[in-house]
Amino acid sequence: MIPAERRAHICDMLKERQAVRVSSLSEDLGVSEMTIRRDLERLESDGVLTRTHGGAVIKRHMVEESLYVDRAGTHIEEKRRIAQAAAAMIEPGDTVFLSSGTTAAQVLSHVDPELEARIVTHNVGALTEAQGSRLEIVVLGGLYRPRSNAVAGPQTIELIGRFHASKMLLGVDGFDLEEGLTTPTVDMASIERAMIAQTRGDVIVMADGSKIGVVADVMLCGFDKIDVVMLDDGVDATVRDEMTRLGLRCVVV
Amino acid sequence: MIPAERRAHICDMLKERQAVRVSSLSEDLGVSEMTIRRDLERLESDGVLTRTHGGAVIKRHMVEESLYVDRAGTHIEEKRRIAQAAAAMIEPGDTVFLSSGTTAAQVLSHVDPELEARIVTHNVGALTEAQGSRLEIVVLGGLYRPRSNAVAGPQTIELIGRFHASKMLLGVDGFDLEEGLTTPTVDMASIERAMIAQTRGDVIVMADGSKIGVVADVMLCGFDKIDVVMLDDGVDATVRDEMTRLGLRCVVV
DNA sequence: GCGGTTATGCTCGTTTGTGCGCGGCGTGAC
DNA sequence: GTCACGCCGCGCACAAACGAGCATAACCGC
Repeated sequence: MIPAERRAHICDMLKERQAVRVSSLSEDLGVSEMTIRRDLERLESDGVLTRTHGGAVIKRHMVEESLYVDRAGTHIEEKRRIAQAAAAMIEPGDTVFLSSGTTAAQVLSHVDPELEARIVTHNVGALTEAQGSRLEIVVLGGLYRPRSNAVAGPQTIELIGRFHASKMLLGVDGFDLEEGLTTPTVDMASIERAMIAQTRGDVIVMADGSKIGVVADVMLCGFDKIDVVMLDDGVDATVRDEMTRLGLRCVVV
Repeated sequence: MIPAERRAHICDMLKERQAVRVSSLSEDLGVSEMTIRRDLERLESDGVLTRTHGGAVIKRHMVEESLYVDRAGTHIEEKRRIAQAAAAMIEPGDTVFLSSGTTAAQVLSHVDPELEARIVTHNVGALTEAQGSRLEIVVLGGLYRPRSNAVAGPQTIELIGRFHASKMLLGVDGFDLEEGLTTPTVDMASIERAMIAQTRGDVIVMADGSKIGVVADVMLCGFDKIDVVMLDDGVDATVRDEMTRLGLRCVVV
C-alpha cells in the first residue's frame, strides 16, 4: 500500500466513524503506530482532522465538535446507525429539507449512490458528505455561521418559502419530554421552524441517547409538529412509550 | 507496446484501483521504473492523476483530494503568495465578490483576523478558510456542484443581483493574451460574469504562472472588463507589458 | 544513409518514508 | 493528591523512492 493510499483510507474511516484510533489503524493498515501518527500529523495540517490523544476526530467547524473531542467515542456508533436509517427513508423523487448539525450531514454519506432525490439545506457540512451521489442538492443562501457550519438569516428564510418538501430530516441538540425540541442558537431555530412549516409530509427527528433529557438554550418546537422520531436502542422505553402515546412513530435502530 | 498504449493502460489501472505503484506498473508493463515515472509525470501535467511517493492516485475534483493536489502540484508557493497579496487588497467596509476555485478560497485564510468586510461568494470551499476571521460571509444559494465545490444555477444569478460589490476577486483557469480569461464550466462562467457586472470598483484577477497562455473550454470575458492582474514573478515580462499597455494595473508578487 | 527528435535505461547523490528506543506527559483509577 | 499505564514525539538508522544527467536505441522525413 502506497502512503497516499493509506492516508486516503484513513480519511474514509474518519468519514464513516467520525473518529479513529492510532492503535487500530496501525493494526488494520499493517504499519507502525509511529507512521500512523505521522500520517495524522500531515492530515491535520491539511485541515482534514483534529488530533486527539489516542487518535483523531474528523474536523467539523461546529459547536458540536468540542463535544466529540471531549468524549470521542460516545454515541458515535449510535449516531451513525441513526443517520443510516434516516438515509433509507429518503425515497426516489423526494424533496427533503435537511437541518444543520453533524448528524444531519452524516445522513447524506449513507444514501444509496443511485438514489435520485432533491435535498434542500442550509447545512454546509452536508455538502462534502454527498460526494459521488446522484442527489440534487440545493444550498440555501444567507449569512455563513462558522460555529454551526451552516448559513442563516432573513434571506435564508425567504428562500425556504420557494420550496415545499415531502419530508424533513431534523437533527436536534436537546430532546426533552417536558420542553420539547431545543437547539443552541436562535438563528438555526428560525430556519428549521420555517422548514417545518413548508414540509407537506413527515418531519423526522434524529436523536441519539446523548440528546434525550437535554434542554438546549433555544426552543425549536413541541412534539405536535413532528411525525417520526429515530432513536437508538439505548433510549429508555418510557421515552418511547410517551412518544407513541403522543401519536408519533418511533423508529429504533 | 507503444508508449501511448502503455499510458492508456496506466489510466485504466487507475480508474479501477484509484491508486497505482511505480514498482508494480514497471513489472506489469515490462519497462523500467524510470519510464513509469516519466509516464506519471506526463499524465500529471495532463491533469489525469496526482503523483505521490511510490506511485500516483487518481485525480478527482473533490474537496479532500484537492488538498493532496495542492500539496503535490506545482506553483503552490506562487498561489499562496498571490492569495496573500489579494487578501491585503480587501479594505475595511468593502463588499467583495469572490469567485470559485481554490486560489480564491485561499484568499480568505490570509485576511487580517481583525478586518471587517463583507464577502459574497458561491465558493463553498472558501467557507472553511475563513475560520476565526471577523468577515461577514454571504453564501449565495443555488444548486451544489461537487466538481467545482461551489453552487450555481439561475437562482444563484438572481441572488447576485441583490448585491453591489466594491471589489471582485477572480481566480481563473486560463489566462491568454489572445483568448482572454477562460474557465472550465459554463455554470461558473455565468455566475462570475454576473458578479463582474455588479461590481462597482476593481475587478482583480489572480493568475499564477501555470495559468498563463492556457485556454480553458469556456470564455469568461476579455481584458476590457478587468482592472487589476495579480501575477507571480515567474511570469514573462512581455505578458506584463501587454497588460500594462491595455491599461491594466499589474501587481507582481 | 543522415541529422534530428523521441523514448528508454542506467548510475548516483538526494529526498522521503519507516521503525525503534527512550524520556516525557496526559489521562483515568484509586 | 499520586500512581501507573499508555500515548506522544524526538533523534537516529535504515530502506525505498526519486530525479538529474548521460548514453544508447528506435523512429522519421528527407
